[in-house]
Amino acid sequence: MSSPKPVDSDQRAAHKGQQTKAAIVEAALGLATQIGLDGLSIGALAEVARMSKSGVFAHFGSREELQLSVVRAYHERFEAEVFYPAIDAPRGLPRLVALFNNWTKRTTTEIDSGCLYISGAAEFDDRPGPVRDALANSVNTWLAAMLRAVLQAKEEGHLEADIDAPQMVFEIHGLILALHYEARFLKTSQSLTHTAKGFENILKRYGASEMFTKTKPVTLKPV
Amino acid sequence: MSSPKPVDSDQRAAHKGQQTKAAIVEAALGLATQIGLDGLSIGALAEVARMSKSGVFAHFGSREELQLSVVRAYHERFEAEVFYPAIDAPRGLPRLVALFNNWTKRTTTEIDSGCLYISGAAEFDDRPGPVRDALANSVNTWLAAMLRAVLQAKEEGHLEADIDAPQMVFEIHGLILALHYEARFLKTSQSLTHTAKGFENILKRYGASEMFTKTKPVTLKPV
DNA sequence: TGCAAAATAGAACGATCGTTCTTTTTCTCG
DNA sequence: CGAGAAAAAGAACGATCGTTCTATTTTGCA
Repeated sequence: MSSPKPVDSDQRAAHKGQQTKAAIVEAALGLATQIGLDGLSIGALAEVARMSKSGVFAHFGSREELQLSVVRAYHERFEAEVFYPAIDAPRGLPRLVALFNNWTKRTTTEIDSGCLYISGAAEFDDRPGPVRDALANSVNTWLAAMLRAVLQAKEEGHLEADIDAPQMVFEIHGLILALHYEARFLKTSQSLTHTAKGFENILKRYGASEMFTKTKPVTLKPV
Repeated sequence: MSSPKPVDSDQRAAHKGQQTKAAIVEAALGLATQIGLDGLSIGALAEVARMSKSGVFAHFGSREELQLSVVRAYHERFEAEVFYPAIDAPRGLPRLVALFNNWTKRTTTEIDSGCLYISGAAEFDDRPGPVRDALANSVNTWLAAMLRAVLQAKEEGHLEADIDAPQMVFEIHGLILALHYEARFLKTSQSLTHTAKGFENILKRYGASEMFTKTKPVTLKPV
C-alpha cells in the first residue's frame, strides 16, 4: 500500500485481470510484430510480461486465442493511427492522400518493429483457421476503405471519371509492400523516396490535379 | 542388379549420397515454400523423404546448413525459370518485358506453392545470420538484373532518357509483391489482371513506345 | 568377391512447446 | 476485517525440436 498507485490511465474501472490482460496483449503485440505471430510463444511472452507461463495462459485459454487477441489489438492500432486521423481531411483526393501518408508513415515506423499484416500474411498463407480469417478480414477492411476513398475522389471530380479504382488501390498497395520489403529486409536506403515518388506517379496517371500531387499537401478546408 | 537402373538423368556420375541429398533438398524446397524456412523441421522432412531423422541430418550437419541449401536451390530455380530464358530476348525493352513476364508467370504458380523470397523476407526480417544474408543476396542479385535491363532499355532508346531506373524497378517490384499478397493471401481474383495493367501503366509512364505496351509482345528481332 | 568407407538407421539427450491440474496469492466487496 | 472469488504461480504431462552417439546397412572399388 505504500507503493505508488499503479493506475493504468484508461483501464481504471476495470478489474485487475483485465488490466494485466491488456498489458500482456501489449507485450504480445511487440513480440509478434518482431518475431511473427507464429514465433510468439507463451513462455517467451511470460518472461517479457514478468509472469508465469500458466498465469499468462489463463487469460486466453489457448495459444490461438492469444494470437487472435494480438490481431485484434493490431487492427485497433492501425485504425487509430492510419484511418481515423485521415477522415478529418475533406472527402475526395485530400482524404485519399491523407490515408496514404498515414499508411506510409506507419509503414516507415514498422521498418524497425515489423508489420503484422505482412508477416502474418506470409505465415498464414495456406493455413486456414480463425487467425488467418481475422488477419484477412482486417486487411480487407482497410483495402475497402482505400477503395472507398478512391471512389469518392472520383465522384468529387478529383480523379478522372473513367479510372479503374481497384486497379489504383492495387498499385498503391504494391508501393507499400515494396517499401516494407526493401526497407526492412533489404535495407535499401531510397525506399521511402521511391514510395513517395511512386505515389505521385500514380496520382498523375489517374488524373489528379497538380495541386494534390505535391508531397506534403496542406490539409485543405472542406468544400 | 536385376532391378532397373535408377539413373537420375543428370546426377549419373555422382555417388549415392549426393543423389539422395539432392532428393532431400528437393523435398525440403517443397516444404519450405509452403510452411516457410523457419517451419521446416528435420523430422517432417525425414517423413516426406521416407528417411530417418538422423539420415537426413547427416547430409547437412545443422539445420541452418539445410536452410542454406534450400535457399541456394531456390535461387537456381529462379534463375533458370525467370532470368535465363529472358536473355534470349533482344537487349532493351523486349528483354525487360520478358523478364517481367517470366517473373509474373513464376509468381502466379507460386500463388499455390509459395515464394521463398517473400516468406523468407518476413521470417528473417530482423534475424541476422547466414540464411538472411543468402536470401538477401539472391534477391539483390535479381533486382540488380532487373535494374540492368531497365538501364539497357534506356540506352537503347526504348525508354525516355531521363527516367529514374531504380524508381522504375521499385514500382515493378511492388506489382509483384501485391500480386503475391493479394492472390495468395487475400485470394483476390483480379490480381493478375491488375499486375499486367499496372505494368502497362508503368511502361507508358516511362515512355515505352506503344508497340511494347501490349500485354504479350511478340519477341522482336534485334535492331 | 571382399573389405573399407560411406550412408542410413536407431536410440537417447536436453530444451522448449502448449496445455492441464493443483496450490497459493491477491483482490473485491459485503 | 474476513469470507469468497478471481488471479497468478508452480509443477508436471506428452510431444516435438535440433543434435549427438553408436550400430547397422549399403555402397564403391581393388
